[in-house]
Amino acid sequence: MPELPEAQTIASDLDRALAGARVKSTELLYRPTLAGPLALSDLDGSAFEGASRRGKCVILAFGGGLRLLASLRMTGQFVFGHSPVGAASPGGAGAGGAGEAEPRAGSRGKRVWPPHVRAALVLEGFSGPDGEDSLMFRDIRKFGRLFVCRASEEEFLLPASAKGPDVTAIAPGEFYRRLASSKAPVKTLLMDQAAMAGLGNIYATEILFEAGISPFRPASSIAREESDIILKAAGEILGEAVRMRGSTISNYQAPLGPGSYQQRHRAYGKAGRPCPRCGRTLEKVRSSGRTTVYCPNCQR
DNA sequence: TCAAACCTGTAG
DNA sequence: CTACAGGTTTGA
Repeated sequence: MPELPEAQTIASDLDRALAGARVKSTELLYRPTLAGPLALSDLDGSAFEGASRRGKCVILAFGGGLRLLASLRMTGQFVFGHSPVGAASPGGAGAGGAGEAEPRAGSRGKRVWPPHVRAALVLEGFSGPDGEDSLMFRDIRKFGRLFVCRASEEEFLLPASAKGPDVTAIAPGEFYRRLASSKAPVKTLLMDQAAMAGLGNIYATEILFEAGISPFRPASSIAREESDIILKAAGEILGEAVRMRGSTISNYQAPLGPGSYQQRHRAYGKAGRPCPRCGRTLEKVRSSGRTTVYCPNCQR
């Protein structure tokens, strides 16, 4: 579940690895993945100019003022791969499914994209760590969305995951004002991408644990002093997570390797285990589809 | 402000 | 087989 540190890692990896690359052709294997105003093939022939991040959104810049915005949602990921060669498999969309095994030498030359690949950019002027020629967008649950647009349209098209100011760039006073103006639970506000972009369940859970603040407190009940503590925890946790290339859980993967911040998780995924601060059992509460883990003793 | 829908792999 | 994971959109 890519959040800010994972999106940052992906953007940095792509920025470095794709320098000098140009799009030779594109493939869209699952139509709903593409949501923007332009076609994926509008990137054909464009030179890669850089990758960046806003909130949880990864942004690739191409020549001619073209942009590829990626909202990774739950399972979206960019990985390098080999474009299929030889006989193209017919059909493609529709029934789709029946994903065959990874193409391998000696499989009678009929290669296909690996399973769960929804879109791909075949590149020239690029060779991956293993000689790959393509950037694949793989997305098991099909929640992810790609937007191709002009740079001038970017602001309007940015997915919700990048609407608010970056949580790492928000000033303490502004952070406090945003909390003070909402009666929603503080954890809900931390994950509200319109209020501040970048946090999902994992890091919001960790930040509130570190700050010693109950996730259920109404945001408007947070004092200025507590607000500062939360923001400081956010800075420290996100900074360290970026240094460690994000958290590798479930099937998250960055183009140039996994992250290791999951080793630092103190609350997320630890329900039923003793609180690392006070030893009391961490509790799990589920509300409207979201699970939160917290220590009822030291988070007030 | 809240629930359902979108998805599929994994764990029970 | 059912429950669960969960960011975001959409509709009540």
